[in-house]
Amino acid sequence: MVSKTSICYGHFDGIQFPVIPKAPRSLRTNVSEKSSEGSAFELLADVADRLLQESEGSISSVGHEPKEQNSNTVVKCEEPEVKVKHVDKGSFAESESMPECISLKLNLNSPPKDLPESDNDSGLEHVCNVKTLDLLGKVGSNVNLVAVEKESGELTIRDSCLDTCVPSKSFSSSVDTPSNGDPASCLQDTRDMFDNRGTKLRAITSKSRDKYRRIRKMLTRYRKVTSTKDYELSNPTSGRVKPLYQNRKHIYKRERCQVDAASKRRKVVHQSSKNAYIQGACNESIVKNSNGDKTHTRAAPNEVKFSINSFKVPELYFEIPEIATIGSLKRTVMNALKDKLRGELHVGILLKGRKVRDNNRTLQEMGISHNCDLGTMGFTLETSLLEASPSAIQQEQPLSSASPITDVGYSSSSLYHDLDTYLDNYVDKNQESIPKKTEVLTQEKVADSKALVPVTAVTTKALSDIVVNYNPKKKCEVSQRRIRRPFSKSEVEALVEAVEFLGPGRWREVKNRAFDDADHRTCVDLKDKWKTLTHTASIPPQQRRGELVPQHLLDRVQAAHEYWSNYQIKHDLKRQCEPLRILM
DNA sequence: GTTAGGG
DNA sequence: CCCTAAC
Repeated sequence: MVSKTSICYGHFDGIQFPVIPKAPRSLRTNVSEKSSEGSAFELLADVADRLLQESEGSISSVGHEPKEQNSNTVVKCEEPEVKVKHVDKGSFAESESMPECISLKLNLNSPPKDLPESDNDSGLEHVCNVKTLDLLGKVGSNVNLVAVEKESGELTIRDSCLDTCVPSKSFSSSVDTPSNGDPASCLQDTRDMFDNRGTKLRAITSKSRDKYRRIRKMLTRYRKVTSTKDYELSNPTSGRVKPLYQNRKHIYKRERCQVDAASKRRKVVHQSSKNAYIQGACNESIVKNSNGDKTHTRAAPNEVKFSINSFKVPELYFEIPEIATIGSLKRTVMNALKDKLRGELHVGILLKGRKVRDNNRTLQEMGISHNCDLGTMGFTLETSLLEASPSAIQQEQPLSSASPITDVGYSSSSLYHDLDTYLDNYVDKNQESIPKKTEVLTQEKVADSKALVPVTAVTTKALSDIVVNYNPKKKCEVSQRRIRRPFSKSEVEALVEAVEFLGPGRWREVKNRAFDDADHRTCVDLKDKWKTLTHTASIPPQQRRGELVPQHLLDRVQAAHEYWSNYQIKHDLKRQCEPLRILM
């Protein structure tokens, strides 16, 4: 909100502060483009569903996973089609024998122009929305959770993550590796775990949500990383869990790379990281065969091959007692995933960091050809889950968030933002939908960082070992560059007025005075804007670019700049003279 | 946490 | 708008 007070300071005349509309929150915090982040979870959730169902009827198969299965399952969903291939990842490093797994491969065989159209630009989604069950019906249901430690706060689905097990007998491994080594007891443990009414579910409250927002906002500026534990969803059958990125930096870089590959200021981007997202381009695409080897397949001319190795899913945060078994932990994660998100899978297409919304454009038109570099392409998984919770979204719809829920193209930043939004909504709306046995932490607790509050009387340390971090800090860490929001004339005017009154350098006060309600304008933003304003004011109008700032405002900028510069000089002189006067 | 300044 | 050093 802009102050409406008139001022009279120095040689500046009284200025009526303009009233600017309540500014939308930053994309990082509250810009509410709905839809989106549920899909990966949804997929997993339904997988989990079936997993659980099967578990009820196949206890006897525990511990009898097939070790070798090489059949391929192909799931087609019109165009683009999603192919599911079995991939043998070798032998699992731990004492588990893993059946065959399946990897997801997206194969775009025809241009999107053939896709059905819709008013809301969601033609692609109609074909891309792989209903989880559709997929599962063909893929099978076995998904396993494998904890993988790495430095990044992300829960990722990579390679094996999207792998699902061949339909059939091998449910067993989903409850594999109990702490005592006995699969049967593990299963029992798991059930005990989920039957244990004593384990509290702490629903996230709206109150905590607010707190979380504040914290999140605060943390957006601090993207430092801490080592965390991530959980990789992998096929129980996949032999060796493909190593995740060893440190957070890689993840971070990869994220940034995926979202804004075209940005020159993305200084360090590991090519390998890039490839982790999309492998293969040109006429040759790298496809993993059933032996885990990479084979190069020849694509038909004018055919673009995509091989999606991984999708990122939102982070989870929960606690379980240290007495819980590994198997129950896995189940807990799976259930958390399951309950977390519902809805259809939407696929977003990113091209050079920008989401591609127009489903009617051809790949060719978009510059996607068989001989181009697909390294700047990315895919995102989204859901329409957020539609269910309009109330928490309604507020502060920014000018820039006009994209419909059904957008197919979607930037990762939006995705992550939506995760935030979703979680906010989730806090309010879905208190009942979380598995009762899982301690889903409130945002407040999340904010407590690593200091986890034990659900039961167990040590924090032990808990910290099994907590999947759902740390907003890390979400921010992967959050992308904020969307550009040019200052409006009224904002510029408010800034000028405030600086005229307060002087440059007191940006916190400027912020409080003129942009208190504009959460997306930080003191640094104001400082930066002032910098550009003074620069703009100092150059001839012909050299000015972008949205033109009214000359009268620039005049005021210049005047204020000069005034405060002189003021500074005078003060400095005064200060220099001060000791002299004392001495005299 | 805020500010300044380079990128 | 980002990043970071300095305070």
